[in-house]
Amino acid sequence: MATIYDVSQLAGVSLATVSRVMNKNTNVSEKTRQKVLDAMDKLGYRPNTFAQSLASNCSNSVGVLVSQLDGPYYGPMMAEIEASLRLENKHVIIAVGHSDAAQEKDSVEFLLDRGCDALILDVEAVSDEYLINLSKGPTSIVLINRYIEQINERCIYLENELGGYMATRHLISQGHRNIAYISGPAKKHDAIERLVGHKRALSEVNVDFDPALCFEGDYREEGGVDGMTYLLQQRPTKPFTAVVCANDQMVSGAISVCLERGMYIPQDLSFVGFDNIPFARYVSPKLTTVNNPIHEMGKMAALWLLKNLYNKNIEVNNVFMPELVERESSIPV
Amino acid sequence: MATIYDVSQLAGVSLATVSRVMNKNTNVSEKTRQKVLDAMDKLGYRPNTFAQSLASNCSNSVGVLVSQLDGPYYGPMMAEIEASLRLENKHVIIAVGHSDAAQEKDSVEFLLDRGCDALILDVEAVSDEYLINLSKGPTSIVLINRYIEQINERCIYLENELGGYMATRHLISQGHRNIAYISGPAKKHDAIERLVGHKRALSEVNVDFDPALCFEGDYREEGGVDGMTYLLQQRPTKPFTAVVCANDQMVSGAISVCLERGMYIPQDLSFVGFDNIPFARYVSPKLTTVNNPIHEMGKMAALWLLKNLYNKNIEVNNVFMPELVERESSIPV
DNA sequence: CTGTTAGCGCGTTCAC
DNA sequence: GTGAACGCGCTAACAG
Repeated sequence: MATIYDVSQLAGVSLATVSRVMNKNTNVSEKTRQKVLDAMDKLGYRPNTFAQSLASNCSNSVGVLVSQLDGPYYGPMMAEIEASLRLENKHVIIAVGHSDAAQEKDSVEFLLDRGCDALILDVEAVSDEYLINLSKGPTSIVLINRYIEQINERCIYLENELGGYMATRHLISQGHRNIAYISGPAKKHDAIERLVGHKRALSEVNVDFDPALCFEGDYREEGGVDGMTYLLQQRPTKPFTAVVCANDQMVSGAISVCLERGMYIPQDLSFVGFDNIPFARYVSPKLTTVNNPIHEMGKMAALWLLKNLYNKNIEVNNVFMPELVERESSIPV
Repeated sequence: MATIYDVSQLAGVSLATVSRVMNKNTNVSEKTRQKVLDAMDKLGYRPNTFAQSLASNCSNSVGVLVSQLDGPYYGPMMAEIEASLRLENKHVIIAVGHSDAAQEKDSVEFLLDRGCDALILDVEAVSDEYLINLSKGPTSIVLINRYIEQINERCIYLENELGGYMATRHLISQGHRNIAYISGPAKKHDAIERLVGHKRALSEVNVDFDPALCFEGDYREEGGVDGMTYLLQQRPTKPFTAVVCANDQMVSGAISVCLERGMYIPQDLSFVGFDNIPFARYVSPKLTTVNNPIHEMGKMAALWLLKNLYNKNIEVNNVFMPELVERESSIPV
């Protein structure tokens, strides 16, 4: 492997000059710049990134910490992050937190040790205080999917409360009043917010929130199955006509339970989901759901870093709006 | 940030000794080892990975190149790779190839430049020759989802041909003889192999493969939609009773077309998919499909590296077998 | 505009 | 068992 030294020899210049042309430093005459460039590709020279990082204290890498890698949620986000960063020759190191405080902290340490220039975090178990503290450290961080007032400019998030409101509001506009709810894990911020939105929509039409009609799921298909099984037990005494699930995967699980029992969807029961994952429009019935622009949020996190860390000139906005996508899983009572 | 020098000062030993205890070198007396350890955590010392990499020429990182990050396929794979490697304190750098030769090569270069100790590649556009050549280089590679004879010990793959055979064979055992096929992209190796398996099953019962009953999809829901739309046009003259799709996503798209036209599934048409993605068991009807242990293959790739590169003592096997998962989307004629 | 010279933090011979 | 010294490949003043 050729080194910068070899290049300097072949080009007949000093190490520093070679370094200058690599780093697009303007103070190099076009003539010597060409000599160096020629020498470089004659030698097939590739800079050693470790040496660069060691000397410059900049790794051109960003760590991305997500809760999980499987499921339909994080893939699109990661894809956009990778693509945006890659364009600027930054690379991404991934780590998984599993929604567990210890593992999340451990992953942060791990990424920090790896010398990441910055961290993109989608964490839920760790405390606000921890993150605020972390943000005061030398490595800048961006939060996806979480809002913390003290560091709000570092937060890229969806108005989950509004989304939850829209889901239930839609059912209400269709005449539903007895609406069950399968929520996400109570420890997840977005799950809490979506539920709050649901309650707000209910209270707007003076319907009391009934805890017996609310089940805490896990954001997975199984959670939908469990939730629906539970709700169906309640139904004889609490005849709800619609169910909103805090994400599409749970809708899918919930509907599968209904179909197995011979119910017709949406005739017997209306459903509204959340996230608008790709499957939502191919499943039967096609899911009415709330769109979550997760890929855009991933991209925005990457752009935020490019702007604030690598000084690119880019427009950034932090907050994203949910949108109702009306399809076939919900109908008027 | 404390350096190795600070530790050596506090412990009253030399730099070399500190380095020795870090690298578990045995030639250190227990007494001085303790002094060093104490000094380390007193200072909150963390080794600088760049300096380590530069000096040792080993980065403890592996590059993972996949075709795409979204969709239900690569998430589980990435998850297992990350988990297995992380346990050994290796980190993973991801890159995306988009099934395009230029981008795949570019990504390989990118990862190589990043000083990865090894590469895990799930590539399809790049030629066998390129990969064989790459395997001769200083950085070792593992291939997921692809078999190349000359470097077979580096290949972790599924018996796709057998899987394709099993899918169609299942339908045949149910009495179907006129079976349509929606394949994956012709440029993808696994798509080709699955189709070959399909043809083998057909020929076993002396049924001629009818090109008019075969559609090249894209492995996405849209491909299933397009494929089914096409096939339905053929049906008046070619009355097939079953469809096998080269993956579950396309089944989902295909079924949605049928349902929209008022057909009943599986009564009017049987379906068999491939991959057994999580959704397959929650969709209606529940998908009969061929299980693809993609997460195990991811894990195996990571273990292979641990064994062959980092000298861990691990059992490894390269080839995985598909398994038919019978559910509800296919019934006897 | 270009060259010289220190480091960056750590691994690794060598002596002792 | 331990320490001194050099080198990994590159960046960043500083000097000219």
